[in-house]
Amino acid sequence: MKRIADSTIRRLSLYLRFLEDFEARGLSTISSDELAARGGTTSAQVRKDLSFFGSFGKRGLGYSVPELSSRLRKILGLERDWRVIIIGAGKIGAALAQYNGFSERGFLITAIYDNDPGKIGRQVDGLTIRALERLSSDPESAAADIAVIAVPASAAQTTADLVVDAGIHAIMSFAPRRLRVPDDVAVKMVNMAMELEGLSFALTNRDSDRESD
Amino acid sequence: MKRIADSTIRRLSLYLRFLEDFEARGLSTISSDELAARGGTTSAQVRKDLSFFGSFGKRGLGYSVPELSSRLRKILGLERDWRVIIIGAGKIGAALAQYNGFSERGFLITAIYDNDPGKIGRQVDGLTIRALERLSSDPESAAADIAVIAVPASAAQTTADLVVDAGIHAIMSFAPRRLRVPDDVAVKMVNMAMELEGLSFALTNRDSDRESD
DNA sequence: GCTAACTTGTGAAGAAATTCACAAGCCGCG
DNA sequence: CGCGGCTTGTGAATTTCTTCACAAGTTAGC
Repeated sequence: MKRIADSTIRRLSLYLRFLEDFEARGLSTISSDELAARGGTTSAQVRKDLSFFGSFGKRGLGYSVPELSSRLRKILGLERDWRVIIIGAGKIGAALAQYNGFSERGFLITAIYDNDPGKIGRQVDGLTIRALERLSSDPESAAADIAVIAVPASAAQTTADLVVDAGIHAIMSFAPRRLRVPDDVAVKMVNMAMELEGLSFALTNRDSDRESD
Repeated sequence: MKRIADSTIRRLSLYLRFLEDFEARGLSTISSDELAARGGTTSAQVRKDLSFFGSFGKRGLGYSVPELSSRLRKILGLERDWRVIIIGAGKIGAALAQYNGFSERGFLITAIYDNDPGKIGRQVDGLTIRALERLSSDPESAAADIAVIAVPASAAQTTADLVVDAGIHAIMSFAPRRLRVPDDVAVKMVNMAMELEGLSFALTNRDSDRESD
């Protein structure tokens, strides 16, 4: 299969949410134009995104809501549950463990790890914090699909190495660092402070634009 | 000024973190190549990113760490603090209010709002939850620079409208929705479930690649 | 002061993503 | 059954982003 752009996948994920809304409201068909309006893009973009995976619509009519939504779920691999472990039981890790929005979407948090002896053994939302050094020998991590890395930036790379050694092939990292991993391991970096800095730039730029007008 | 790509800004934000590391370690110069290696990009990309804003380096030598880092802070608008309000005191909103990583980077959380009468008046990390309908009349929101929207997706657009009416020009939204706002309002969408779906896609795709090998 | 070893800054080339534009197909109606 | 009104799917055109490649500038050593 031709390599699919990240931006395409992100949009598919978004379209799926709109379809779920439509499904809940009992609507049966939707056009690329309607999806585009909700997603802030163009109908051509929607059709192009879908075209990488097949042709799911009917000319003149649009897309069947339940069919397209089931197709997207299949494309995105959401027909099954995924087991997620969290590494780092600090503020971010603990907040994620308590957030139930993930399990609602099929991402089940099965374990949480830390390397601080003071934290090991404590409970976070029903999960016992485990010792990080046990990661590779733990049955929970052996069965895990995705690791969330929520450790200090300075420990991110060694943590990633542990995760890779444990046979996990997908990482969501909160550390603002490029993680070096083998090609067959997918990494997504998430960092809200960086997003805020993007807004800071936009605000600053807006002000200077006005001054120079 | 020529429009700068989002991806460029995100990288500048990342470079800045590396520079801060270097600064802390007392190093005085850095080359585009070293920045690139840490950021997972190329030296040409680093130089191009910087070139939109001026030329900060010395040929043959590289960049002065303190100077470049100060320049980037200025470009990103991080020489001042920003006042951030959070709207929605649910799991996400409350977690953000308690997280101190933002204030460390100059994003001060000054107020939190909700429209659930049962929540109004309660404390979250030293902040009293305020009534959402008071948003536009509140001095806190009038002085706010950035609004974080952490309400259910179905309420996101009306919340965004309130925020815009309150004169706020930057929004970070956790709702997987395109928000309709005037051109001079910057919006960043953050959604971890969508990132996880990206990983789900990568894992699914990896598996099917292997099957077909 | 000259040479060698580096590294920047930047047009030009190349790659990737988005938008255009239109043929082809579908539905409903008379 | 044929026509008019829609909407998809997709090559081609366009725009945007990244990489290449090299002249120009800097330092260090001798």
